Amino acid sequence: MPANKPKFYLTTPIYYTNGLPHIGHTYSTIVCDTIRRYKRMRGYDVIMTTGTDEHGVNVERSAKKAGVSEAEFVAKMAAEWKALWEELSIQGDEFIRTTDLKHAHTVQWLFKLCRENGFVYPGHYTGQYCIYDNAYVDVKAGENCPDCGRPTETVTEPNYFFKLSAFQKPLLDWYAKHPDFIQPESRRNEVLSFVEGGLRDLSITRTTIRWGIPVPGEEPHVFYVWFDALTAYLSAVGGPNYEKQGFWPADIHLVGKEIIRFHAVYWPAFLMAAGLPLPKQVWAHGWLLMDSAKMSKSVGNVVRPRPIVHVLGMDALRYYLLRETVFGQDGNFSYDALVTRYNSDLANGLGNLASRTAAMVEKNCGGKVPQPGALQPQDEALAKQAQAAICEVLELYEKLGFSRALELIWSLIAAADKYLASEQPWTLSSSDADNQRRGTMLWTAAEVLRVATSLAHPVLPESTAKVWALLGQTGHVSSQELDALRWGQLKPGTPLGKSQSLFPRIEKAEAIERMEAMENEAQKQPSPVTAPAAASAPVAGGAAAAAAPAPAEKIGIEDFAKVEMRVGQIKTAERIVGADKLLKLTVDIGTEIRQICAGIAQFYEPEKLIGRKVAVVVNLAPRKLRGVESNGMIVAASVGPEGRPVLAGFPDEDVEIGARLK
RNA sequence: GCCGGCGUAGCUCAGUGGAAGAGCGAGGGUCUCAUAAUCCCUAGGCCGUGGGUUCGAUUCCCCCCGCCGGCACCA
Repeated sequence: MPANKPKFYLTTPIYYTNGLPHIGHTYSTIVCDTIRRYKRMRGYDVIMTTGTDEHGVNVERSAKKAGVSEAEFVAKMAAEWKALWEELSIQGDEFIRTTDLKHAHTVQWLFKLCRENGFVYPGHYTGQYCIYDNAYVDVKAGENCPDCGRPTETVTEPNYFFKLSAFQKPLLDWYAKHPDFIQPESRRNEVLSFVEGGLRDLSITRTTIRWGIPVPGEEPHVFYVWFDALTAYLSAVGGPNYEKQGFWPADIHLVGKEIIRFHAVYWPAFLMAAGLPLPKQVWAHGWLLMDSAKMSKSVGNVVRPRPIVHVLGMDALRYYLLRETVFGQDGNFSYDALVTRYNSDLANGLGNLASRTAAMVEKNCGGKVPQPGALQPQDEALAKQAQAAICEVLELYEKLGFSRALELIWSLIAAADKYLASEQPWTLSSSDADNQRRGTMLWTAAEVLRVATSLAHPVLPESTAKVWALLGQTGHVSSQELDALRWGQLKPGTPLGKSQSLFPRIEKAEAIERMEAMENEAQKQPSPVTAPAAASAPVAGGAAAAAAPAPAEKIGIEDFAKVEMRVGQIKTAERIVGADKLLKLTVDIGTEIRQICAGIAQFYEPEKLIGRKVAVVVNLAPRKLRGVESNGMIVAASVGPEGRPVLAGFPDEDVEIGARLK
């Protein structure tokens, strides 16, 4: 490898080990792998990092439940993730685990730099913490996590704060100077408005957690999960000695849109505080939705990659993910669309063109690439289209416009099919003139295949290698230099390789049935190290019950007695201007009429609530919400992932207003 | 409520100030080299509603309706 190759560094998220990979994680990783292969073919010295984020309370608990040590637990989880990527032929050049020693050193080093530069100070933090999301959430004690709907815990602890507030201006300046830093545009605007709204300092260490990287000389402090996890991108390429390897700063951090803030705000701020170079770009892609709902374990609509790869092959999955969705936007996943793409684009398109071309060369040209003769306008037209496609596809890949790039490659394939249909090489005789004309046609078709194969290789590594061999090309298609790719480089006389079916057609119903059966089977057998809290619920139609949230900590009756709940009757109800979720209620609780705000406006019509009897927490400290005083709390069940409120009530028997609930 | 985006053929979406597009699906036809593949034709969609600017708007501006995202908000 020449040392003067330009370097290119890209990363997938460092996945949290609270479960096994589903198709969403696979999507991120496949996109990265595609970029990596593409950049290699353009002559870059590329490193791609992926890995696992293994610290935190959740891991502590999951390990405990599984009856193993944390180290043992995360080792098994990391192995699972690694194994899947290997099955998908995704070789992350660096697989970083946040429990790696070199990573601990990097985190400690980064902290030291931030501290020496005056951006770290000691303080105390009290807040509600969601152990499932590994984040403090902005809710009151006893409330569920607004994101996942599961219980939160009250945590008070001394810790170190990072002076994020000091970086509002520097970050805004950076964004202004680097307009492409955050992609796509819509995410950039969101981050901008978030930062413009002011930044609060960030707690970056914990004393309540044992399973984490220790803060040197400050035990029992360990690093907060995001300070820890983000730094993995740096540890993977040398940590404190990053300059020696020359890969930092990263060219692209590829992330899901839900973690854009950590990557586009916190991470650059940490690096600025430490005086280190910032990554060049953070690219947030969309979600793969199932029936327009976010795929998540708690909803139970998870799709895993293995059944798909088993039935249709790895390339089919890669092709579908990159072709079906405009990169950056949300996309829909469905088995139906997947199989449709497979049959119409891969089997009938690329597979069939390869097959028919090879068969004709075999039959008419002795199995060798024929010599093209004099060109006719239709031959030249196809050549021109192919040459144009090379330029355009490369431009599109550069912008991560995978769906358009594939569309273009496939329109080239369609043009070759059309060319063959109109030229009809099979009708020609065995006269010299006809042989020559046929040779031109078949050479042209084969050359389209060669060009399309080279261009599609980053997306379809497995099958394009087969076409490459079929065309009798030497070397591996991955070693082709895309910058040197031109129409006309196919050498006549090259003997073809063995013909093989690339993408056998498959009956849609049968394919879907097989994939769903495998998926259901997999759901029934949770991984031995997967703790109940992280267990997957079944896909729609499955039989097993959805995973229950972990129970809250046990309390004594005296704790419960502190809460005074009484039956109240709603007297009036109205919406509050400027609040989507809030209703202003007046409630008769027997002794008095209280004004209470409740976050139920999206699910209850104010008029229909009047006269309704509800359970009210009456001894809660008053508080203003949207400028409206709220004196108490209406009790409601929180249902589903979106936390839809369902009012607790007394539908069957009448109760006296003011009666205490015990 | 604030900020931003979207609403185009059955489905997924592209697109432009000047005669409405692609892929898939559906209907009809064709060829036979090929993976019952290919290719050709057809489908008839007030380009969300109502205004405005313009010689002319799907494309520019405003209102409204619907959907989505971020923030605020859920005691």
